Amino acid sequence: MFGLIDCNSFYCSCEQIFRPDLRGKPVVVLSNNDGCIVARSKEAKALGIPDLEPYFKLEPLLKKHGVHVFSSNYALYGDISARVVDTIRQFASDVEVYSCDESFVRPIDGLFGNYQEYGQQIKKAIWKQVRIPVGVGIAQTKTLAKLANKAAKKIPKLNHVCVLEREDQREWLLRKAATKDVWGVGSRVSKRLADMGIHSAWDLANANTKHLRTQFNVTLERTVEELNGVSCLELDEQPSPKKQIYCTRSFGEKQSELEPIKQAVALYASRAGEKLRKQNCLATNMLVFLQTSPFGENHYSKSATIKLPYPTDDTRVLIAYATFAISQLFRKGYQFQKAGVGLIDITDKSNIQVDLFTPAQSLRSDKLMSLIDQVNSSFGRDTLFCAAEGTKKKWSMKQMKRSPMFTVDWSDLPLAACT
DNA sequence: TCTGGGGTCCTAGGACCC
DNA sequence: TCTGGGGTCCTAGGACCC
Repeated sequence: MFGLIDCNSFYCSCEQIFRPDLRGKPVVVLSNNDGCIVARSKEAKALGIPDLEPYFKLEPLLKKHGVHVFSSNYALYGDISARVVDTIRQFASDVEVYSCDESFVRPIDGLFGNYQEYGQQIKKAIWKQVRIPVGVGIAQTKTLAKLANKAAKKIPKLNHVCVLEREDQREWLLRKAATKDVWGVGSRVSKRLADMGIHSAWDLANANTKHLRTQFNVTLERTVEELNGVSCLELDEQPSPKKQIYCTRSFGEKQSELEPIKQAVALYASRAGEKLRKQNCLATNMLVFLQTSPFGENHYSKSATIKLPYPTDDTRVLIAYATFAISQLFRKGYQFQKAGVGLIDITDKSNIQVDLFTPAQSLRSDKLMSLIDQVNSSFGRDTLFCAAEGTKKKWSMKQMKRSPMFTVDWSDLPLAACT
């Protein structure tokens, strides 16, 4: 069996920990740059506020209903997420942290008599220890656990825990669910399925897999197997290293000069390098892109892939190549909105093929990079950084309504009033 | 006054080479 | 005179996830 623990409206729930007065009230959290709404509390959803809509379009509606709005505070959410995972580990030895608000577990059989009680205990513990509400889904496969989790949140009588053990329970839920509710089936595929007469998850589970395979791909075939209780996706405690690593951001304000864009791209390259070193890998190719807003007129978007001089994770090399590339992509007379750096063709550091005739990354580079990472992990990100990233950062993102970093920064520690 | 997220993986199609 | 295969690299864009 697999369990999936998923935090309810995670970013909103994080904000509510420190603002208990906002519990039961409509709350939304915005994406980077205060661009879109990316999290809505139950009450905000009930007001009909859509997901991933631009904030400025919905501002009047939000004001009208007195919705509380927060900019995203990823440092805080990351810390709360780690606390939730710590609690989950008290209930399972095998945990896959799937995203910041979701973890798969292999439930320990008979720990609380039955799975229903097991789920309830986890839910209670996370609320008690972290003050985050969660839903729990337990079933034979990950895909079914995902679906059960959705049901746990939607159907009140389930009390936030949904267990699919018996055949009739599985059929009941699959008949209720649409194909687009199934993990791995997006809007595009669900539309094509509908044209084939496949509407519910139950229809999908009973479809001809061979036919689906020719029309779609292996992934969908696996999904069908999983819906039928045949486990194809294992619990991945150590997710495999990324094959591509990206860092892309919209600028706080549109940029028309090269210099600030170069600084931003230097920062993105450096962030991508941090991620690369974390998974002990080197990159041989880099992708850099620059674009104006796709919504405006006269849209300009260009990317370039560059071969690095040798497989590397050295921030200085990454920055040098990324800033060179961005200078080539840059054109005068445009209002640029976004840029990004991607590291592609990633190989494990331990099995790099060395070339007799070209230089490889030096030991000195390795030492310097690990020193920088250590310092930044002890004293805070950006304690040491490359000057190319700039110090003024006029292009950095807009966050008008960010809450304090309560549990992450000493100076933001909440105060308890004594009366 | 203006405003529209970020990350990963995959594939189609064009250009070029032998 | 006309026609032809196969591989690699690059770019753009689709699809899905949170």
